[in-house]
Amino acid sequence: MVVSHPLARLLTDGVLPAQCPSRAVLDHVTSKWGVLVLVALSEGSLRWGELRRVVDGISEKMLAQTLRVLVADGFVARDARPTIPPRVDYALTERGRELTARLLPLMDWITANAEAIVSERARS
Amino acid sequence: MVVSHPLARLLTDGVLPAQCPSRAVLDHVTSKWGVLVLVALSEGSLRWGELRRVVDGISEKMLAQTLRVLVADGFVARDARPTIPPRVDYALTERGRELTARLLPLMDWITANAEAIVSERARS
DNA sequence: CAGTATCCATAGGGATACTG
DNA sequence: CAGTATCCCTATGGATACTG
Repeated sequence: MVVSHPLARLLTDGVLPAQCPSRAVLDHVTSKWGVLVLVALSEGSLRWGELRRVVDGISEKMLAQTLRVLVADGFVARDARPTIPPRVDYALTERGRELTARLLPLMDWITANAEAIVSERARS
Repeated sequence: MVVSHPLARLLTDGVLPAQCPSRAVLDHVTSKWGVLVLVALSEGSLRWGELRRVVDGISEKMLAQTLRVLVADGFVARDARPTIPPRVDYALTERGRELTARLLPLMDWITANAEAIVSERARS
């Protein structure tokens, strides 16, 4: 059986060997806050304070940490204006848009089905 | 401006309010091992021992815990045959296949781009 | 084979206070 | 406004040993 799918080798090689780069990137993208920040930025750039409010429940520490990783991975661009008071905008890069294009369908499905999943879960 | 996207309300309402069910399901799906187990099962059912080998680096404890959550959420079906030695198969449910259909494009993109992302990261 | 039980370490992450 | 710095706690998760 020949499978053309890029992940077809998973059954023989294992799912993303622990040391390969994909694991690191995957961990960043699927980190607790990474997904939410990416989704938040998917409709346009946001300032630090806006991100804090939009991503409900995130602490300053986690926002800073998450943004640093996403910027380092090239998903998010940081635009700091040296004004007083300071103004910093965060926006998706082209790479970030490619990523969220694949992330949003997943998020849509989850939000659409979460209620059914959770209520059904309570029954069991 | 009218946005038809299901997530369009994010900017006004925040990204998935902390207490909503979506957050819980999202955490399960994007948990460190959840994604990898789902991807591993995306090409067919696997036994416990096969999963352990295929999902590189997972401990027995985490495999058990991850499977319990995925089964409870209805993404994975557990089929235990009362034979000696015991044989237990895990497979995606219909809901699980709906989910992985959205997960695989994301994983493909990540595996395809991870190397570039990580090497570029080292430069900075 | 397919798990459970137990112990233990560490890092994820919250709260608060402070700064350019 | 946009962050650091610090303290501190608990949940995540690894290693090992055991069981039906």
